Amino acid sequence: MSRAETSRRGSRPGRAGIRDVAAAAGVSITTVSDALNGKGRLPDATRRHVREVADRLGYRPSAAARTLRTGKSGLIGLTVTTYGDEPFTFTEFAYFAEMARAATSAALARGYALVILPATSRHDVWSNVALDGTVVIDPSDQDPVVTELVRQGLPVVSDGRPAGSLPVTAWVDNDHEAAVMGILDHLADAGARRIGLLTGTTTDTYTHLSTTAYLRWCERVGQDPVYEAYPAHDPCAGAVAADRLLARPDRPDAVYGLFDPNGTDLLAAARRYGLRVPDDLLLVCCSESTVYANTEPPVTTLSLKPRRIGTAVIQLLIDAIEGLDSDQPVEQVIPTELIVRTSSQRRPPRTTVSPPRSPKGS
Amino acid sequence: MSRAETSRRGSRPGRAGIRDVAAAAGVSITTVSDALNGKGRLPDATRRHVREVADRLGYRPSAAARTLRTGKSGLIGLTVTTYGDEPFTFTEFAYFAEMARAATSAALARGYALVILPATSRHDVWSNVALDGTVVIDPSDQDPVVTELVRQGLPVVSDGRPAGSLPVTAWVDNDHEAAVMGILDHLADAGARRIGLLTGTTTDTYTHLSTTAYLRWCERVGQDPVYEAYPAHDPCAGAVAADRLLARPDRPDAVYGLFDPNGTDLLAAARRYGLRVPDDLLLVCCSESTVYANTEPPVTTLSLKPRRIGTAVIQLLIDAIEGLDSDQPVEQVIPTELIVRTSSQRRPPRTTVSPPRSPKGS
DNA sequence: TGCGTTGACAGGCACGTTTCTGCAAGATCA
DNA sequence: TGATCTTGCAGAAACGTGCCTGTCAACGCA
Repeated sequence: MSRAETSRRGSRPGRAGIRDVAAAAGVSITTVSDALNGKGRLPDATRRHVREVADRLGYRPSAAARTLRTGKSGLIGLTVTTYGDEPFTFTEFAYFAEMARAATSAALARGYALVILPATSRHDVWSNVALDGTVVIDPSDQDPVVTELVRQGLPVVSDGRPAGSLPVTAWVDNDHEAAVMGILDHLADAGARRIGLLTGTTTDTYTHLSTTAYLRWCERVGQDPVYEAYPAHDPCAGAVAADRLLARPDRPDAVYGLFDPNGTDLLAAARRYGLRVPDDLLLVCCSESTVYANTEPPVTTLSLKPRRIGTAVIQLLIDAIEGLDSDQPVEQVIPTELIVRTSSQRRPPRTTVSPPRSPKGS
Repeated sequence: MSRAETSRRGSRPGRAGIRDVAAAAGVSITTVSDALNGKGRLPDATRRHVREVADRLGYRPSAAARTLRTGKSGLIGLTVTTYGDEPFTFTEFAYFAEMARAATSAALARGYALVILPATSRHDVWSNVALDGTVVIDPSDQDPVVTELVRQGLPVVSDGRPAGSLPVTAWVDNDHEAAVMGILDHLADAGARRIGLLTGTTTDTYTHLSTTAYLRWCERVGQDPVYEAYPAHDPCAGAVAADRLLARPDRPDAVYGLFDPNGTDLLAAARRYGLRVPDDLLLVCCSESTVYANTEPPVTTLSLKPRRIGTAVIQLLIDAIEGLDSDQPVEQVIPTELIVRTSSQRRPPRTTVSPPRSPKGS
């Protein structure tokens, strides 16, 4: 067949192929591919000519064909934990949103895009998308999705250290024990005599490590543990648990809440029992939400730095995908940040640690 | 070549192709494809045999090859608005998270997955991923991404009615004018004499329609407009604008805030000026966050029902992708919901409209 | 027996790239 | 002047499916 054949039988008018570009430019397919991808040894004149013709025809390379040929899709799976049929976790909206946002940015900057996928292998969607690698959030012990992915030879990086002997390529996490210890010390320094904990009934690593650290701290300082656990995926249960915690006969004079909504839950419960914060009750919760800067009073929060975690996870994963032997360790620990506000300070409400406002005066 | 040839030269041990399954099962490639996809006329015995062999070999069909052949990838783009380099909008965390969650669920239920993509066409990522269709959130007037996508023949469904003559396939939106009118009437019923508005300086449709509705309402009832506008993407600017609004000589006795953090911003500003809510100042803001159920006092919020919007957008898009002439109109209006709490009620704080708590008494 | 029909499968092409190999023509060199 | 090397490009083989077009046997029927 002659090369001047522009349209084959089934060619859609809106989709120009590399063949059409080659014919229109009067060169071969190889030359077009090399010119557009910066490969080969072509004079700049030819390269420019081909690019111009491609632009004129509105040529867009087929991602499917490229993926089939090269074996790289430029897609990264983002596995979100699910409760029942709903993806994402209910309790960590702000954390997940920030983390996903940073991960998306980092991936885009290196030419990758994120695909949201369920943590359950039940869906057949998993086999319908060509992935270069996957990010998993808080994988469970013998996570079937992770093991299957690793079996296929795909790199897997997890947010949260893997439980058991889960064979992930790399992981990123905070030092949750140190964070909890730091908070408890901070509350004790502020004058707390009996510190309570609002924790979860789930078995994920974050909850487990944090609770263990609390118990160890109590043992160390000789305090009886005072804690309430509730199913963290139930938004109403948190308020009830906060209420229970403050209704106990051995009511704590300081509380640390492991989950995002615990701050408002505890504030509301404190009001119901007539407890003033921070005078009668010191308060800290783990949250990425900015609302705690403006509550009455502002609540001290622990930030897990989801932006840094999301970025680190993506960098590690893409390094593994592209075979770069990163000089970074495959285990990365991101420091947490305690944002101290009024709720955990007995002394006069001095300047709080928060980003400076634009106007100086009030 | 004989058919017993199991491994070709470059075959990775971990990846079995359809060829290997055919050879191992002693049938042809066609038979394997038909057996696994439920096509063709095969006796159940053959079908079961092929499936069993495929399972034994751990066969996973290549998504890239399937996409190349069928033209369908099972991927839906989710275009998120960006401010600068950061994807997502800062002000609508909860809205976006809920909407994306529902969209993810709906897509997975029909066998599709979502790909997070930036609204800027600057990134070359767009041409590296094979999409069946795209969801765009609040597209701007002559959105280049949208026009390019429809030029390629891809269906595009937008969350938010398209401005100008943007040629989207379908769109889903709330009736923002009616929602604002309803809120203003609600506040007037509660005794408000001068209602203020906290709005944005951006030109998106939501801000524009809501502000216009406010101005029309003011004209209708003969009230001078009292509003402050600020760049909604700046988290600090909201607090400043709320402060400015309450510092005006013509201070309003009721305020509606268009953006999620406005509730806490306004509560904080009211405390600074010694205004009691709701006695001195009635408050409503547009938010999907649950924190307003537990603030002091609880704040009345307008919910845009992001879950319903996310679901509707995906259904319309997949219907368009699969060529189903949906009996639904291509323009869908989702009703909003006003969740009335203490902050907008002058009368005694009666039972608030919120999901019932598990325990009856306090 | 001849002929259309139907079930059960095999052969092979096409999807649109990337890339390996090859091949002429000019340049350089012993 | 022939041999070797670069430059500038073309041919064609994959990548792994889906599906269209056969082929062959069995079968019903006149």
